[in-house]
Amino acid sequence: MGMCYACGMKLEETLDDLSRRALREALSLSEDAPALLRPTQDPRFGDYQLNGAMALAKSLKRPPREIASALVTRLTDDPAVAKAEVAGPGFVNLTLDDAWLAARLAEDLRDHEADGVHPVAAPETIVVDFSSPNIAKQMHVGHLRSTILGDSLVRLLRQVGHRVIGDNHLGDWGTQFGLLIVGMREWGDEAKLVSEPVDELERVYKLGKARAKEDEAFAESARAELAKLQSGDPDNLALWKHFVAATRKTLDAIYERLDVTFDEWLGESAYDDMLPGVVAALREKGLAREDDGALCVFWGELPDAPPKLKKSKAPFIVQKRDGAFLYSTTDIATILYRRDHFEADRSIYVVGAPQAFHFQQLFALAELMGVTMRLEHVGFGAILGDEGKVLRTSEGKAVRLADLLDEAEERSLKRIEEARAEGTLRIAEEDVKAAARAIGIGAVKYTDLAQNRLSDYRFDWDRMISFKGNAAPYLQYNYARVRSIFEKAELDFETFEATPQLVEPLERSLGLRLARFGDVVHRAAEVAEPHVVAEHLYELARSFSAFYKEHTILGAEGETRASRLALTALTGRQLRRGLGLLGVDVIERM
RNA sequence: GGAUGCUUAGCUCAGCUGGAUAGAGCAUCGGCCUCCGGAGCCGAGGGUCAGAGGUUCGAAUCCUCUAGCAUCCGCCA
Repeated sequence: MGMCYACGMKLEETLDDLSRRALREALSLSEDAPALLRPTQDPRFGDYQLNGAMALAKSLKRPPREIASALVTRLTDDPAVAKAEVAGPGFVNLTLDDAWLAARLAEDLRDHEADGVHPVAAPETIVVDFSSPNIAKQMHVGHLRSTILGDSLVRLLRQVGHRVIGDNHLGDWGTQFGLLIVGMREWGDEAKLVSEPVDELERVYKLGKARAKEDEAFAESARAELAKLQSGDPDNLALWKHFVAATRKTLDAIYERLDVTFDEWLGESAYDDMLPGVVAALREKGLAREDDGALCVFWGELPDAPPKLKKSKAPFIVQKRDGAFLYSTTDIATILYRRDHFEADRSIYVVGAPQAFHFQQLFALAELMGVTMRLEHVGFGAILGDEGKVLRTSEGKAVRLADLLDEAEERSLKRIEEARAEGTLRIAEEDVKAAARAIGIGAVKYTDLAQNRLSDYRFDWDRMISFKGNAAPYLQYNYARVRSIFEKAELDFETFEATPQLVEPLERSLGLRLARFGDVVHRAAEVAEPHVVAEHLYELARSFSAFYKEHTILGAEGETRASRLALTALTGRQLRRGLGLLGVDVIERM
């Protein structure tokens, strides 16, 4: 409970095992009881605390401090523990042994594959469904979070040892294509479709959508063209391919700028031939029935449906009156495909929080169909502008992602030029452009990923570009500083190895922070929250800065110098790896 | 009417699934450049954790109610 067993959180796992064993022996229990190991919030309470004694006091009918003190006597013998003491109402405060901690850091430093992030005991096959833009629509800020979050989750899950399939579930098969086919005939500009494909498709789509609202004949012909497309009409199919290919070029450009890649591009169209089977199965199993011509799932009529859904009167529609399928149908087919084709253990959907209800219904239906794969909706909040409303341009339109990235790079370039003029940055002329990109794009990504994903957040250029506090440039700066130290020492940063000595308090607190890196990455992957990593990296950078300020590294001699260089190297490597897990690039010199 | 999420310092946000005196950044105020990168470091002030009940050794965290904000709910994705 709370504690994560056998999931790769090595440090906490080791200490937790130790504590449980001690608890069991101390109290002669027949089975393990949770030790409730937690990192302390205040260094005065040691490094970790055990809260289990208080929890057990009632059931064992013994005073908590007595249990705690029995626990303490068993723990003090362990080489990992320097000090264990009872505190307050029954806390056990643990202080780790310096040499033991240092040995772990030396080990992490030797681990050039993962910098101390251990693989999970039981790797899973996990599909991460993210980004998923619509064909014929410009990517806007709304797609930013799904794209960045999803990419980071892929990196995190892969880092901890899972087999991960990043899948871009394109919206390439919906109702919009009927409108587009009819619309292009009516208003299409073939030349523009070549030069500015997405703009042109978007323009035509908007016209078509408006027309369909008031012109029933037009709407009808759009539906007819969609039906033709979906039943394999060669002309419409050719048009569709044209639209998709044109859009794909624009998308690729954005993904390249963001350094986001996918293993699969299985859009909605990929599941088209499965849809009749899905619907037939739902009908056969008695999960869906016809209503007003459409095929619907009525939760209230299904005995095994979740109680919460039963209360909602709205049905889950899987086939429209005109026979066309919907995204709900496709989503079911997708689940079955991921189960059967990828043999996935988990499927993660990185989609905005407003769609939570859809996924609740989808997952419930999958379960009723006998799907046991773990299905998760990783939702997220909106990006807000100054007014606290969803971010828009001054004309009230959605901000195009490409424009946003342009502005990020422009602002970071401007800031870099200022700093170079002041002489505070050491970026060579030829590296300025690349640095502006790493800092600008990195700032956008980091700002997003450093937020708790579920809440809305306020987009603020100044905060992002000010380079103060918990922001990407601060971390990139600290990495560059580490590199600069090694350059000055004429030592190889990549291969440096030594065992640190945790003598000074600032050395020790930095060392403890470094030792927790692996645990943090695992926790972030497990709960699908990259901000856990971001938070930790920020604390790491602060801890390093404080250490750096107080103690000379290159000015020290002998083992002290080697020790401090070891702490410095591991800091740099974890900053680089941690930022990498967020999709943020480091800069070797800035 | 039903559902989901949110409400923590002046502002922007954390708070590791129930632990000790609720933490950062920005802003404000005060220190620190003979020294490896000052985009830095150290410190101070600032809180009825929306409100009210409840659960228990212990609640920002869990349960109930209330208020406010956001989003969703039959043929869009």
